[in-house]
Amino acid sequence: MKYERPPTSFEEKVYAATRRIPRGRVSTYRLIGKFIKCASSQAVGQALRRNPFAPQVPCHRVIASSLTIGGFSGARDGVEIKRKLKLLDVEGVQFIKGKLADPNRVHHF
DNA sequence: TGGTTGACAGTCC
DNA sequence: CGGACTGCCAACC
Repeated sequence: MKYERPPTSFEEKVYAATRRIPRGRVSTYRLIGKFIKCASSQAVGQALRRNPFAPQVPCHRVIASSLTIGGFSGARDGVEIKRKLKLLDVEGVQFIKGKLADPNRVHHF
């Protein structure tokens, strides 16, 4: 269990950007990073990894730039990945063979 | 203060 | 298409 800490200003930016993703669409770590002027999408991922606010921050709508689900190393059995695919499917976002079916669904800030 | 880690990304082969 | 390599930035120890 990680130590909980107050969100840093950087993390707040990430969460704010993630919250802007409309329902039924997805975004990438890269776009979020670009939106908050951060060249490291990895840092963005780390911020989302903490995700102190559960569904308030739709982290399941954030995918890799290659339009794949991404690493998600937090999912040892891939359960988390499946959950996100399910959530996205409910929102109308479909994946085929692990890739985003319709690239047009990517939300641009 | 300094080195390692990580929900990533672009390039090269 | 995919694996290896490098760059990137913030959090962690």
